[in-house]
Amino acid sequence: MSIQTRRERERAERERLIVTAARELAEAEGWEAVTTRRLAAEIEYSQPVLYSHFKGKDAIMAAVAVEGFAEMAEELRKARTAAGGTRAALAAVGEAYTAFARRRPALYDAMFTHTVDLPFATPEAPSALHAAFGELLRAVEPVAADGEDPGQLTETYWAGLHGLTTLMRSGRLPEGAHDRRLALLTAHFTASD
Amino acid sequence: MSIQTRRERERAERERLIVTAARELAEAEGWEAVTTRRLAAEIEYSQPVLYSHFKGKDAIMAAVAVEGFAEMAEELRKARTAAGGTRAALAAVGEAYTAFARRRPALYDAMFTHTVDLPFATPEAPSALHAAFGELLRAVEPVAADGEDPGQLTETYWAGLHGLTTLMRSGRLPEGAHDRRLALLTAHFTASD
DNA sequence: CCAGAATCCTAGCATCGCTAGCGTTCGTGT
DNA sequence: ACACGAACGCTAGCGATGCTAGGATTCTGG
Repeated sequence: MSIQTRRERERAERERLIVTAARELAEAEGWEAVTTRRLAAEIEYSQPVLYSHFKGKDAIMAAVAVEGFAEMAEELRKARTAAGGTRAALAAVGEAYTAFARRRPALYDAMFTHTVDLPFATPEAPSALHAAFGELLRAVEPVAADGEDPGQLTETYWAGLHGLTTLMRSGRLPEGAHDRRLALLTAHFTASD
Repeated sequence: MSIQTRRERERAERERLIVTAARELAEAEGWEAVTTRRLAAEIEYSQPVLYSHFKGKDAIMAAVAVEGFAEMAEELRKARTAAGGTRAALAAVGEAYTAFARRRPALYDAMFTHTVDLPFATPEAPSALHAAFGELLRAVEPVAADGEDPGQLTETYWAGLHGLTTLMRSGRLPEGAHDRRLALLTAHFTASD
């Protein structure tokens, strides 16, 4: 039994090694540099080993994405609880969201643009994902007007944040005015009440 | 001289053939089906011909994207001018934008997610691109509050629309409540003043 | 100590975007 | 009218991708 557990532990460690290496490589050189050959070399195993842990490259990206959701949830929570007042909290969360996306672009891509292997708007979604959305929800909820569904309002605000980050990252929006645009978005979600 | 012009005309026709074939293939089977081999077979020429017209696959996608901008601008214009009142106009434009994205997903991807070959927020950007943004601008401008930069406000509203479409398209947002979310977004941009 | 199972690697497949180099066809000048 | 030169478009191939089949090697259990 002990041997069995040791093997399982080693397997789990190697799986973490894969995910960590994939993430570090992606953050250092972008996801286009994360090839199965390169990743295999990085963990000092051969390519097929990757496929004994994950169904394919997408599944590896999904694992990295889950890590990202957990970290984002944590950062959003800190920003929200550190702020006084509901408007300040929403602004702080929006700021934290876009800051996360700009600081960890590869992680953000894995979470929100690339992979689709993960279930999202269902109970089967990873708990880290629910946690991240929950932080947004808690910041948006207090500013929802009567008759507005807080969940839908959160989704809409989230879409605004997501649009700002992706359009800016792809060069569609100039970087300079980002803070102004973010302030406009937040203002228009707190103005109604 | 006549011979020269005939050749140029034929070249231009073949270039349009390439762009049209690429677009149709993408709209029918998605951009992942648009390989250079497949596209070459479709236009009944060999692969290298593509590279005598375009620098690479990205440039072909960029050409398709420009077509898309022109059509989107037209649809936004129709929606805006057909609506009475400023709030109705903004709602109509938002509706038209997301409807376009849902009806022509491959085109939308070429315009807003895939290619980066095109200049965007500069005067060098294709005129069709300015036209499309201009339609959004004309719809947003009237609802801008004092002290709000209309251009930045338009960019922010645009980001909201873009976020809604991409998150929905990738399965991150449930399709069902799309209309509600769109209504929320528009409402929060018309509520002020 | 040996049979059987688990594990991991070498080698390869099909496909991708893209390019070098060669024939062939066409327009031009004598 | 004819040979020459220059475009033109094709065949063939390169390097790299994600992924997999098959065998060699190691380890486990009787």
